[in-house]
Parts: sequence; structure tokens; C-alpha cells
Amino acid sequence: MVIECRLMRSPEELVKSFRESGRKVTPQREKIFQILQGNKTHPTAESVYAELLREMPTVSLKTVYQTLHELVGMGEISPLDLGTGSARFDPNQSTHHHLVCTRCHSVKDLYLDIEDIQIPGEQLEGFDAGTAEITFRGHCSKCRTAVSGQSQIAVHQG
Amino acid sequence: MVIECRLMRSPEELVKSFRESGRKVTPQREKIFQILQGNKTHPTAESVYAELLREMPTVSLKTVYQTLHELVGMGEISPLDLGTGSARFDPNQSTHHHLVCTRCHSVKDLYLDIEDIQIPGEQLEGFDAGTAEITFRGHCSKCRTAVSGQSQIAVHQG
DNA sequence: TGGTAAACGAAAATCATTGTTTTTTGGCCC
DNA sequence: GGGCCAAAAAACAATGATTTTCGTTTACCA
Repeated sequence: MVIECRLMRSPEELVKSFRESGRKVTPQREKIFQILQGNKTHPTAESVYAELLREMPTVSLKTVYQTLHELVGMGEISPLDLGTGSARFDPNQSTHHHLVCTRCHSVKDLYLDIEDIQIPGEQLEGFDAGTAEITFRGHCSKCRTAVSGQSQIAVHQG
Repeated sequence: MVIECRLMRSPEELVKSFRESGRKVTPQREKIFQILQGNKTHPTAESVYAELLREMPTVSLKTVYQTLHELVGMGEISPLDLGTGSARFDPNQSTHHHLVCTRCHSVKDLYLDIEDIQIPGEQLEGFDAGTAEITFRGHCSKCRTAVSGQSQIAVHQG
């Protein structure tokens, strides 16, 4: 499997693309583009909002959601539901999978060179599978230490 | 990879287990055990509640959530976040994956006989991956027909 | 059979997200 | 540069899923 690199376009290109598709470009939107560019933290709407607030104290969360949805619709970012409570958005559009820490909810990208997974036909029952995401769950290095440390005083928890 | 079969224990065994661990057994809980046993619909808390209501009109949703969480904590059922809006619970604890219909949100179990997936060490960075779930997204046979039919009148939507 | 901690039910609270309404503004026309 | 108008923003109410709170009831061990 060849891994191809597809990142979200640059803020400048997005501005152009927004205008071309009849969308308007506002300072709020431009700033959101910048926050997302090259962002590898798999931000939630809330975390984008928090960063945006630092420069635009009156911006509303609704605006963030709306812009993120526009970007998803245009195929610039991917929505991600990793079971961490809120939706995440990923400007990295390359084929990749995720490591999710079940303790601190951090997410790390994973590039796997795996063969296409074969699904036995009798189990498909006419299902048309377009995408396959693999989510690995466990503990990140930080939490692994924290958990083993913690277990000495709270063995019976969890 | 050998697929081993681990189902939720029977209602009778769960009653015993609840008592042994200091938990109390109420009629509400017993009924929830029965609803879950052998259930392959990946029910949400809400759908368990709906079924429970038929026999116990005064039961509260809170009771359902509490009991489901107890069962998750005891390892009898698995919580499942498949991006369908609400958490689902699966009494089937065998290693399996899921087909999720992006249109009607139905979920189907999938038993894949795949090798353990190798993660390149340099990408792991000390991460300790315990589980790997593969989620296939696409359209179930019903929705496949529905979607292609619909597209003739609403080509520009979506 | 009674005491007590656990579980229950009802309703309010919370969290993530979406709708609604009113006001503001980007981008085109002159 | 000023005006227009639909799109976007802001403020805020509303929704759906889940959790908290709190007063009441109940399982179960003594």
C-alpha cells in the first residue's frame, strides 16, 4: 500500500477556494485556517475556539463549528470520532490510523503499510465498505508511567 | 489469529457476581441483564431503556446508565463509540470489528481472521496498545439501494 | 425484623452541538 | 469610495446524550 500525502491546503489557498465557491472570507475564518494549518493535535472545536479567543475575544463557538463544517464539506479536513467525548478535526488527510490513550485522551497518528483488509463475502451481506479506520487504544508513554505509579496507592480503582 | 468466544455471562451468573462484589440486585437490574443477553443489536442506553419501560413504566434512564456502567466496569459488556451519536453497548466480548452504515447508523459485527497488526516501533514512542478496533464505514445493502434511488432526484445534495 | 448503605426516581444540570434571530460585513456594482 | 445584499457573525435559546443532585425506597446482612 502506498501512503500518499494529502494535507489541508494553505490558508492562502483556502481563502481563494472559499471565494471561488461563493463563500465569504472573514478574519475569523482566516485565523481558523491558520490555527489548523499543520496542526497535529487533532483539535476539537472547543480547542480551536480557545486558541481563537486569545486574538478575537468576541468570537462565538458557533462560528468555529460552522467553519470546521465548511472545511469538512470541502474535503480539507476530516472529522474524527475517537470516543473521546467530542468530535475532533484532522487537517491531515493522508490515509492513517490512530493511537488513542484511554487515560489522557491524547491521539497520535499512525502510518501503517498494511494490505487491504479482506472481508469474507458471506459476512458483508451487501454492505459496501468505503473506508476502514483502525483505532488502537492503550496508554501513551506518559500515562503508562503515571498508571503504574498510581496503582501502588490505588490498586483497587478501575 | 484464533477468534475466541467470550459472551456476557447469563443473568443468573450476573446476579451471583453482583452480590459477591457487594452490589445489590434489583428487579430493574435483572431485567436489564435479560435484555442484554445474546443481544446483537449493539443497543444504546436509550434503546435498553425503551425495552425496559415496557415492563417497568416508572424506571428511570439513570438506572439504565448506572447498570450499564457497572457491567462495563465488571468487563461483562463493552462500550462502543462508533460515531453514531450515542454510546452503544455490546454484550459480545469476542474479538470483532464493525461495519457501520453512514446513512442509517446500523452496526454489524465482523469477524476477521487477520494477523496481529504490526506497528512500526519508531511510531509507537512508548505507546502501549492493548486493543485494535477496525471500523468499516459505508452503506448497508438497504441504504445502498435507497441512496442510489434517491440520487436520481437529489443529485446535488450531500 | 430492622438498620444501613445501595439503588431508585424525578428533576435539574452539564456537555457538545445545533437552531434561531438580529446585527454586521465581505465583496460586487456603480 | 458609497451602497447593496446575501452570507456570516454574535448572542442566546434549544437539543440530545449523559451525569448530578437529592429525597425516598429497598435489598440484604445481622
